[in-house]
Amino acid sequence: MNAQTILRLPTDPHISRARTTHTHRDGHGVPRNRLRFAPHEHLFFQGDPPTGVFQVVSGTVILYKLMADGRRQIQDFSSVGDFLALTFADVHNFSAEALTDVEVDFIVQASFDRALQENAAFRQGIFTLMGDMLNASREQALLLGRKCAMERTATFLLFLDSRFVDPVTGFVDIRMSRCDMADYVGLTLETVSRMMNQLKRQGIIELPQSNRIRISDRKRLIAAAGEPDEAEYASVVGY
Amino acid sequence: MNAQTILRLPTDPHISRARTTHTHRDGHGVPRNRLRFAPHEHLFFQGDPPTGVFQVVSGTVILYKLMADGRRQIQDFSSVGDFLALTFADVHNFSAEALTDVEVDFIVQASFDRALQENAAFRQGIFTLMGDMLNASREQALLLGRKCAMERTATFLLFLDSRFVDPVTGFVDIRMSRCDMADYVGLTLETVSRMMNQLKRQGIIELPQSNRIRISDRKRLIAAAGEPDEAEYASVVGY
DNA sequence: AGAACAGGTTGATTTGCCTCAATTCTATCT
DNA sequence: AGATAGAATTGAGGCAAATCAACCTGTTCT
Repeated sequence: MNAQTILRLPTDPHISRARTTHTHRDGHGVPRNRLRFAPHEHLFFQGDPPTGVFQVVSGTVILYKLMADGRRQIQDFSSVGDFLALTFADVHNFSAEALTDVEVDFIVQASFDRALQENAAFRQGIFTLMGDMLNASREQALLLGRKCAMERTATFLLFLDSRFVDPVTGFVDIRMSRCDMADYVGLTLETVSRMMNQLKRQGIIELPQSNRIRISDRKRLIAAAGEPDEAEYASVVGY
Repeated sequence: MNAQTILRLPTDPHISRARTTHTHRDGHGVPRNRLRFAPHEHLFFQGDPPTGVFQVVSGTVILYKLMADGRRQIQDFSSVGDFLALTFADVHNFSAEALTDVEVDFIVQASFDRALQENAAFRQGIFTLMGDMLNASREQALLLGRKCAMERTATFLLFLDSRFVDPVTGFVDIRMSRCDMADYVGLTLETVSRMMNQLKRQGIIELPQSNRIRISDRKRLIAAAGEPDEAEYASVVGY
């Protein structure tokens, strides 16, 4: 990771500039506070004690861990519907930062715990979500542990496409820097840039601007990702 | 990964040689079948449809994913008390193989689901376990994405120590090959061997036999793992 | 318009880990 | 004890990705 990231220790005080827009109850009667965060604001930091749970309403949040010397590993991108901070530990062990403008609902821990006890459907949803997060994390471990630079990059582009593609144009607006991408796939930003431009030169993706891509040859991109074939890939990503 | 692993496709038939020793009910009245597996037998394969849940009674099980060309990423080691195959998907997306002699209790899916619905304490335990698995997987992602060979190896030895140390002798019997270790930390077996022997030469660990270690200088091992200090490390591993 | 800046791309060089190969160690079998 | 086999260690060389550095592009500010 990278010079521009300010090293932040768990004990630093921090002032959340989140703005509460309104308070309401969801379909299960659980009270929620709608909050807004601007890009680069933190929902919470590694080391903070958890006070409740967030559900993303719009925008995307990155979850990451930092090493003492500033190396960063991004662990997940949370977007609409995802829950954050589902922890039973006494401190958060990763940080959550708004990548874009973000709206989230905050549910205080006691309300969340009550809903989990009393509402079977809610509970089932949380279980499924935790299972999905675990799968995603283990898929990332395979990528980080055993894939080469091109495979990592291609896999990541398929991931972006599956989650953020505009269904009418087929384009993905990449709302993150090369550095963010690199910190997810465990490479440097230069290597990510090289791999993307190589895919462009090979006619596998279109890259009209640096943060806008479209997959023009999905089969070859899947092959470049190290997946045996499309059917197999679909089962991995789950679409 | 490595020549000696036989590539196994999800569709291959397989005969489980597991032996049922007896059937009983646990404290919650959930029916369980006690099964035994010998080293290298599989509890299930990636691609199999899940039929229930396993809880490890003794021994250790490795969870891993395989790529089409045989590259392997080990994702977790399950030992006493751990649950396996907690999935809501229609197929397993990793394989589970006995590393040692293993005893597990098998709980059919319907019984498990019922216990989850009806028993709050059981449910809480499962939630906590899923949270722990997610934390472990994300910690592994940091290791794989951002740590160098020595840091990975040192981190792994600390992990082994925290889970498998003999409290009286202080030794850890490593019940896996260098290849298994390498496939967990995303290196080759040769690199793992080099790093371990380097730690031995530096007097940080004792290595009287290739599969038996003791940490003789924990502070330096923690430093080699890239953790800022012991307190921080303890909070990461959770002891 | 020009300056300043941030992000992205591209090139040259270095390096850490992998690969391939040889040797040693340990356990098992006869 | 000697033979054999599997695993671990050690060494030499190669290569993929990191590092370091220059340049380009687009945007904001004056």
